Amino acid sequence: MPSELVKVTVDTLAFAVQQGSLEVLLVKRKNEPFKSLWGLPGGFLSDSDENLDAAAVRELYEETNVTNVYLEQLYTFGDRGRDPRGRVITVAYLALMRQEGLELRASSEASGLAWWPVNEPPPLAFDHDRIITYAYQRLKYKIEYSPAAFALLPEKFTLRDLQTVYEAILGRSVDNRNFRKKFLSSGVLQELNETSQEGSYRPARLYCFSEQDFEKLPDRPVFVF
Amino acid sequence: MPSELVKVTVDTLAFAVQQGSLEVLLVKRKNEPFKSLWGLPGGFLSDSDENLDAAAVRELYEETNVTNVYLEQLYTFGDRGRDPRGRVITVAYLALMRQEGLELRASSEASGLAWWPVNEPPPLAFDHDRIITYAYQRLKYKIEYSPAAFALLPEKFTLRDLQTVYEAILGRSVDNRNFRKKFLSSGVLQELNETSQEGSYRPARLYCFSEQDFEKLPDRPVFVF
DNA sequence: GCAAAAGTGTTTATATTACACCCATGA
DNA sequence: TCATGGGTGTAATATAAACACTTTTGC
Repeated sequence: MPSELVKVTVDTLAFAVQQGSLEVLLVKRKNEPFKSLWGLPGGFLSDSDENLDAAAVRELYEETNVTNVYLEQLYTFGDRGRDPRGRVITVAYLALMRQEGLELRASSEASGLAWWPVNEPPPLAFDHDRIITYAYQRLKYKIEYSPAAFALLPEKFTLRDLQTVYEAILGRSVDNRNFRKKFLSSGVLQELNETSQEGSYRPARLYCFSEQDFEKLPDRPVFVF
Repeated sequence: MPSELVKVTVDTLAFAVQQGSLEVLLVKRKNEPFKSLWGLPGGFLSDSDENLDAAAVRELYEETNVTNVYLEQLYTFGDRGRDPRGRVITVAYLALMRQEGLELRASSEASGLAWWPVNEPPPLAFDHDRIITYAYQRLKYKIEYSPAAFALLPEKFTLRDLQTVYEAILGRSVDNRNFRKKFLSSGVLQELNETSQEGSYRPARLYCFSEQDFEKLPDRPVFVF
C-alpha cells in the first residue's frame, strides 16, 4: 500500500506575548536535515499517542518541557518535498501560553531553545516559515471570536494587559476607551476586588475571564477592534 | 521509528444543495471494515500525490468520478481506534459543487454512491458521522465570510437561488428584503441583462459572482443573516 | 383575472467610530 | 507637586432588524 511510505509528525506553534511583542518558541536543530537551523518543536506521531492532540502535548513537553497550555489543531501540511527524508506530513498545532513561570529545557536533539519575535524569525528548517505565517494569520482571526487571548494572560490581569495582547497580535494600537467599553460590556470579564501595583502611579483593577459568560455570547466575532 | 505504522487517508465531504436541502455525497462500502455501511469518498495518500490537495482531488475522482470542484482542507482526525485496521489518520477536505451536470460513477470498491441529506445520513463507517457534523458546522461559518456559497451555484443564478443556498445551509429562513439588500450592496454580484424563466410567473434577474469585487471586502463576516 | 414568485423602502434599534481630559498613586 | 499610567463619556455615523405590499409573467 503506497501510504506505508508516509510518515506523520506533529509540530507546535507556541505563542506568547512578551513586553508587547508576539513571540514564537523555536528549537535549534542539532542534527540533519537542516542542522543548525531553527524549527518548530515537534516530532513523529507515535502509536502510543491516544490521539493527535495527545501527540502534540507529548512532543511539546519532550522538546521544550512546556506543559499544561492551551492547544488546538491548526492545519496539516503535506507537500511532496517539504522534508528531504521522504514523504512526511505534519499536523500543526497552535499553543498559547505565558513565558513567565515556564522552565524551558531543550531535548538532547536540540542545541537551543528560544523565543523569537514572530515578525523576525531566524532562518528556518523545512517549510516552517510558511507554517508560522499561516498560524499567525489564524491567531489574528481567532482573537476576534474566541477567548484565545486569555490563554496568553495570567488568571488575573488588568485591562491594559489584555489590550497589550490584542495590540501585539493585531500589530497595531487600538483606542483604549473603545477597547475597554467593548470588553466590559461583553460580560466575559469578572471584576475582582484587587488591584495591581506596578510602579509609582495609579494601581490598575484586576479582572478574570469568565468562561461561563463567554458561552452565552453569539458564536460570531465579538472582540473586533 | 514508531510512525512507520501510521497510515494516512484523505476523505472528502462533498456538499451540494438540491431542492433546498443540503446533501452530502456518500459511498456504500463493498468491503470490510464496515462492509455495507456508508462512508466518505476517500482513500490512502499516495507517494505520487504532489500534495494533500492533489490527493483529495484524485481520490474524489477515483471514487465518484467528480472533478473540477471547489476543495479545501478542513481538519485532520487521528484518534487511536478510529480505524480497526490500525493507526490511520485522515485529512478531511470540504468540496462544494452542484449535482446538476455531474456524472457520478462509483469505483469497483463501492456498491453504491448517493447524495444524502446532511441531517439524515445513513449508518456510517468509522468516525464519519463526527466528521460530517464537524464539516457542516464549518460550512455554516464559512458562508458568512467567504464566497463559498457561489461554489454551490451555477455561474448564472437568481437572488432566490442564492437565498435558497443560504437557507439550506443555515437551516432556517431569512428575510428576503434584507438578504437582497445586503448582497446587492456588498458589490460582489454582477447584474446580467438576462432573466430566468422558470414557470408561468415573473422571470427573475440573473446575476454572477465577481471574485474581483469580493477581494475588496474586509476580511471579516459580511454575509451574515 | 388569477396564481405564483419577483421585487421593493422605511423606520427603529443597535453597534461602531472618533475623539481628550481628569484621576489616583508613590516618590 | 510631579510624573506615570489608569480610567472615563458623548456625539455622529453606520449597520442590522423588523415588517407588507406591488409587479410581472403565463395561462
